[in-house]
Amino acid sequence: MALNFPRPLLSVDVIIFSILNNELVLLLTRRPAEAAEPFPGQLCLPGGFIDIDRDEDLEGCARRKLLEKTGVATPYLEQLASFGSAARDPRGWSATVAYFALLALPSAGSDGLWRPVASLPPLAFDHELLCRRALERLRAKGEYSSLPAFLLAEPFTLPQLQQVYEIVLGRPLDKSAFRKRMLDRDFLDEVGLQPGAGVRPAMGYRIRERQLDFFSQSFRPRE
Amino acid sequence: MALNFPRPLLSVDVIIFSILNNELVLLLTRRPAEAAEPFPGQLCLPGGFIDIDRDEDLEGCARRKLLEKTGVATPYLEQLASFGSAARDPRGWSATVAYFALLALPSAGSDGLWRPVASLPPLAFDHELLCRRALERLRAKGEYSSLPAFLLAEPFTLPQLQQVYEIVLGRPLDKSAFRKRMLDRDFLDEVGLQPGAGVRPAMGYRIRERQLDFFSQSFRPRE
DNA sequence: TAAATAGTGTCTGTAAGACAGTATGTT
DNA sequence: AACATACTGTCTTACAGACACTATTTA
Repeated sequence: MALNFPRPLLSVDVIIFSILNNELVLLLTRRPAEAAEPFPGQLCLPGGFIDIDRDEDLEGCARRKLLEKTGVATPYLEQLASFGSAARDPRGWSATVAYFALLALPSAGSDGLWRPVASLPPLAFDHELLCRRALERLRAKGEYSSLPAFLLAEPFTLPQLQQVYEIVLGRPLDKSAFRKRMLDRDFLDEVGLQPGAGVRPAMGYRIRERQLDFFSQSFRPRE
Repeated sequence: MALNFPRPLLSVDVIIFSILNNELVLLLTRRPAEAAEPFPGQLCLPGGFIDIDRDEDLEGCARRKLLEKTGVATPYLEQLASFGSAARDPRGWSATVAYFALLALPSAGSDGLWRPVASLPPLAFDHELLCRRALERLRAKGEYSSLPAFLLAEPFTLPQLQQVYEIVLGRPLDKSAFRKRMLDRDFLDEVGLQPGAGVRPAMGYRIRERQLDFFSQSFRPRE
């Protein structure tokens, strides 16, 4: 089969979540202002075309864009889904592989354009859809995994972690149930009491092996 | 930004699962035999490059390939993940968007190359990896959703459904717990007793709205 | 000692697994 | 009547939610 048929455009976009001022936020950038570009000057997700010389693979490309935008090299990174159609880019048939990342903001919010997911502005291309899907996935996984822990800098305390869960899930959780759940799964390592901003110091924890943990299930597989 | 930079190849591949002779099987095809092709004559997944003139979007492309190979127009179809790297295709940087489909074999197994997932032959490209990932996803979702029901022709009985679950999950399930689980979720519609191959007829069911249902969870969201 | 936050204990409800039992068809 | 298979009931266990309680720090 000959390979000289037209090829779609292929890009990678990254939805980068973090917590800022007790809100779930994500990082946006701005499209170039030239009128020749689609959606000139509009807000969009960080991303861009695959560079077949620099990028080893899809995840490498996502990791590169993440590093360029945030300086963070090893956050939690997961492939979300791909979106491709004849219509999504005025320049022609195009597909994008969307990744989402979770990281803890160093503090001063870095220099990026962090926007609360609760009030996203209009975005270029189908990026609003990508954000929606990423948010759905994050929330879904928050229901039954330790994923939201990756939004926190280590070490963190259980009250802090619960707050992050409540921000992600959008509802209050019972303290006792939450603590039992987290500690029973045995995916956290104690690293000593944290002086704490509050009144009483709380135990600090790190994620063991920095791995994702899943909680209870359905057809409860017997040991 | 100019668009005259080299573009990766973009294809769609489909992992099509079904049940045949009480085994989980998937559909394979054969690579063209010409020596100019990569992996000539080897088994692989059905799929191919996006046709930017015929394919509206990624899912449309997957649906087209599925229809071409199986004649089935509306099975369960879900995007699995994308796989792309400089190395996976000798012809250059290439990416594929993998979908997986579940369907009931009409009966005589159609004419395709259906192979049990338990003993897959070597496949072209990274298609063995794709199959493994699809199988993982199917099994994972089988643990907490009604997904395996899409492997059965409607109407089906609960004993039949349980058997499919046991094939997918690879372990026996308790009959009483299984029935309670399925019926309590209320995603099945009774459609009358099925004469049944067995001794006693069993109630037949259809999937209500042909929708995917998820079972119990973790942070049990209160009503 | 009061206030605030960290952390625990106890009760209850839900649902799954185990498993024995009953129901209804065919031969 | 014997059988095979469909279906149900009961007991136990695990665990989440509710909520009240205790513990430990600072001011």
